[in-house]
Amino acid sequence: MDRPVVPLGRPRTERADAKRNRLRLLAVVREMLEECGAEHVTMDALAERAGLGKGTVFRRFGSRAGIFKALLEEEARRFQELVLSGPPPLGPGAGPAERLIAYGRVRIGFLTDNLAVARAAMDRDVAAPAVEVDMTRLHIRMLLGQADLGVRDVEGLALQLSAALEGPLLLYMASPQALTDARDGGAMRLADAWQDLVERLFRAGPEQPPRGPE
Amino acid sequence: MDRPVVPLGRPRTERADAKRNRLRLLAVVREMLEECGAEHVTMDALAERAGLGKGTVFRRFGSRAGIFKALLEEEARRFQELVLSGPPPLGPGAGPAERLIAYGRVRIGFLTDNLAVARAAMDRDVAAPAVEVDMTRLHIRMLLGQADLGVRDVEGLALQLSAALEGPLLLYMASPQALTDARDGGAMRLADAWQDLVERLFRAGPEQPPRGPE
DNA sequence: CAACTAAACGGACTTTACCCCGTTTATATT
DNA sequence: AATATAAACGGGGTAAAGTCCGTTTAGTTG
Repeated sequence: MDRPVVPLGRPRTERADAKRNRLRLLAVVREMLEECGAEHVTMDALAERAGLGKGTVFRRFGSRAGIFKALLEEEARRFQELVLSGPPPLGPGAGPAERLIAYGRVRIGFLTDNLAVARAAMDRDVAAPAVEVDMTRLHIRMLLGQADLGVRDVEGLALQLSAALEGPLLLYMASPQALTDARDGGAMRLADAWQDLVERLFRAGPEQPPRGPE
Repeated sequence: MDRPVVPLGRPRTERADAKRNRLRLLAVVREMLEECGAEHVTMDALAERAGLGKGTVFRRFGSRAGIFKALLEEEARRFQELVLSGPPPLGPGAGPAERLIAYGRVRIGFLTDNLAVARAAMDRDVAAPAVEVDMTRLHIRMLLGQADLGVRDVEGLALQLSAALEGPLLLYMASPQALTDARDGGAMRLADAWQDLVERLFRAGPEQPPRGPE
């Protein structure tokens, strides 16, 4: 009678065939991604090429966007490991300011490197960034806690900062030309702007930096 | 021989029937928008209810998102008039700082008021914000020019500021819960954050505020 | 007013994401 | 090993966006 206490939620163990098919689908989608672009990956073709039914594909990933989200999350797991236990300045060992700057820099690099996949992951499901923003917010909050700035509302400040990082990044992903300087065609230096923001925040000391929510 | 010098671009004059149908479609879509939500407006239903063919709908607006974009632009025209010649602090008459703050506040209000339509306008065409961002950037640049801060790179600063305004706003529209405080469920005060940013910029004086692109 | 032309129109057709549900299968239990 | 069952599977079906191209029509010119 050692039933799990929690009856809700999906089954804890993934069936062997389900796992095999999930990995197979991810592998095939990566193949197709290289051959043609993300926009030419259709679910029919994916299913056929993986030797599976369409129904299986959707049961696994819920939607077309879901597949690309899964692809992205695989990468994101690696990123998160680096953040939590990799070498400084991204990982532990550096000061909070350096780690904040490094976090933004690497996250921006990560998403711009995977621009096509990230865009496909948003398709028809613009709510996608929610979970990623939350990851960013939690990490920022942790670092702010360590920094011990004299800020009353750490939670609120973390939210502000994550919006300042993820917002322009989302805008850039949505339409890179929107953040392109008309004069020289150079893309805005998101990472530099982020670094500057963090440095000013830490320089300012215990007054009131980016205002927290009321 | 008074041919227009520019042979490119679409014909300058809209045919009478085309105009009639365009207005009719916009009216019908507004109706349907109230009855059911934006997500239940289908192009087939729209065409039928307007007594027109589907081809006509797409010829006019290019895509489903295009219709909602047109709807939004109609409102945006009114907004722009207020900006250019309305009463202060949004319109001329107030100082650059007040006008910048007012601009952000009203733009945020405008988009959150029309959240459903704005989301529909992004569907399948996340590049939508590009044109709006450009409007924001130009206006900010104009006000910065008047302010005569001691900034070397006004163009770059304007780009940074428009990203700081439009980025988080886009993020909020994409997934409001991403910018929601987990403790009290209150949405982040975008407008307050914007006001704070502008005030700090003007307080800082002629040193180096939000860094411009290299 | 008649001929002409470029634009607008209509609606069948195609494509593709996503749903449904009868069938199969992995896994736990005895 | 036999049984039970919850999960996974398959692929035909549906809905809705977007395309194509033959037909109609507004506006222009002589």
